[in-house]
Amino acid sequence: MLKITRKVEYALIALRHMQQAPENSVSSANEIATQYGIPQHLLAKILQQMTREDLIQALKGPAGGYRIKADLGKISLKDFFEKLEGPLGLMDCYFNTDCLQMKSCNILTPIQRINQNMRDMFSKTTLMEITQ
Amino acid sequence: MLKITRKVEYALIALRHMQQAPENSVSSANEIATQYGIPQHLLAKILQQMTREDLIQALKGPAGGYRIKADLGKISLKDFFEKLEGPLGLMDCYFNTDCLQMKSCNILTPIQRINQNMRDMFSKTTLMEITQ
DNA sequence: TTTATATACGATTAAAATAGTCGTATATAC
DNA sequence: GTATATACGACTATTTTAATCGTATATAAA
Repeated sequence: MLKITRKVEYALIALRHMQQAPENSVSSANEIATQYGIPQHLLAKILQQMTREDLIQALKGPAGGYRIKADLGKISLKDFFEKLEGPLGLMDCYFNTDCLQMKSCNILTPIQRINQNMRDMFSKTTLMEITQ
Repeated sequence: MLKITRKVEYALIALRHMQQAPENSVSSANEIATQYGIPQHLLAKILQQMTREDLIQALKGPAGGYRIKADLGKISLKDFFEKLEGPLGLMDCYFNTDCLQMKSCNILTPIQRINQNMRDMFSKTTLMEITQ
């Protein structure tokens, strides 16, 4: 419970790698996967997703690869997580969907309080702070 | 990602229920399970675990059940989670185990920073604050 | 214009974590 | 004794996450 996924972890590793790469250079999926021991095909899909989300930019063809496109200092961890994994569950109540039937649930508010704390924390932290 | 488990959720519901029950009364697994629509056998196992962890106290036999034993104001959310689910992963790095080989990993420190933030938050919040 | 190398992406399979069930033993109030 | 409750290990099902496979497309360079 309460763990980030490998997907997010791989994405962070890749971002940090690109951030440390020389200005105007690109890093290929293969290069990153090899260096950190990440399954190449899996990393490729993650990089493609980050490209669709405009976090990074792709250059096709030989000598192609990826480079950072977005301003990581302006993207919160919360936004980043949601770009990769969809709406953040954090501690969302399992009963949310059929909550009309579950009117007897007694922990909704307390859980929402924790939720809010975590959301705040991830909203305040920028991607830059994590990858730099 | 970053969700609490049903196990923890059921445990919180049960704790809150017992906390609101009349002084010196006990609540049976069946009673709680029925009221909140929780699978009875599953809840029973969770209550048994909380009993082993001295969070609650069990009374066997007819008219038996559970009542709160620990001072919930003195137990942090972190301790509670760890009692139920073992050492908190939070955002522990997947590579921790074979990190000697992974000396090239580039996000260990950043992730540990988030880790620490979450750990702090869960250490500062008491169970009482959640269930009351 | 062919070839090698890179991204793009849907489909599928594998593995792991979580959730739930079943059966049986034991304690105890009545 | 019997009904009702907890105790607990073994098992199965479901869901989520991780990884793989196959194929298409773009493009730089020989």
